[in-house]
Amino acid sequence: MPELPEVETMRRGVAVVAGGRIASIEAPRGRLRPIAIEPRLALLRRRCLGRVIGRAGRIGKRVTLEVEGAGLLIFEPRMTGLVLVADPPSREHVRLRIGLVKCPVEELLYWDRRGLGSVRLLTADEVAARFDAKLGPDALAMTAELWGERLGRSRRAVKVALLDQRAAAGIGNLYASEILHLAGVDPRRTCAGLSAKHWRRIDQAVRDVLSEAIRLEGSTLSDGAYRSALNAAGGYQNRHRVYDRAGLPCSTCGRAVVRIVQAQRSTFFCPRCQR
DNA sequence: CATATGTCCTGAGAGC
DNA sequence: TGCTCTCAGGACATAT
Repeated sequence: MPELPEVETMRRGVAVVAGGRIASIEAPRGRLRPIAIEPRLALLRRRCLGRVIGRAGRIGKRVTLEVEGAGLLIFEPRMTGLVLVADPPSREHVRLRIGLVKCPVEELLYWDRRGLGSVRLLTADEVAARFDAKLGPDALAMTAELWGERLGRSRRAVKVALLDQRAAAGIGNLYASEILHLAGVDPRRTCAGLSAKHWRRIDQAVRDVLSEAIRLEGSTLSDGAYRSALNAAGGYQNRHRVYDRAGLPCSTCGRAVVRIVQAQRSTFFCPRCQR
């Protein structure tokens, strides 16, 4: 489940392709349902072949690569997607191969086990229409005041609201639980019931949790789905305070971590430390 | 407008 | 052992 830290780690790893030239694009076909690729392969090739790759960026939970003169190539991993410049975890789940020349790596791969992700080449106008207008500020660029402005009147549970990419971009199910534990806020509380002091704690926890997770190159869960662009496991899973730890002792107080379901997603929290 | 729910997909793991 | 079933959750479409 690549969230901001995992996507940022992939972005950093894939940045080595900057300056390289696109020599080929292939979408291997097999027994799996094809992922969304836009525009269709023939047109994607026509626009990209021979083009030089520019800087690697990130829009929320998406990795972006400038393709000079063509637009922005956007990798959206959703649940199990990976942007790789190394051998993939399996051959059959490679969804797109981009051959490169004049580049430290020969190939850039998009790998996706479940195939819910996508690869799109968009113009600047399309990017503005699809993302700039619809996503909130990057989670790392938020402030306590912005949290209050954007969510302070919402009647949703704060954990559910943190997942709303229109409020702030980059937080997913795993880090929402981690952030609220560090902030000491009960995930079931409604946003409208939180004070400025709560938003300050949440705001600080967002930066603390996400920056530490980036430093440790993300979380690789027991399914092993997430890997960095170099196909390395992350390290933050060893630091999880509550996520996937139901029944285990809270690292702060020792009481058992509880799992509940909110908006059809798992939430983990400590009933003693989070109020 | 805000909020809630259903859908897509594959593979791991549980239960029998 | 091998089958069936449930579950994981990102973003988006549709419903309330």
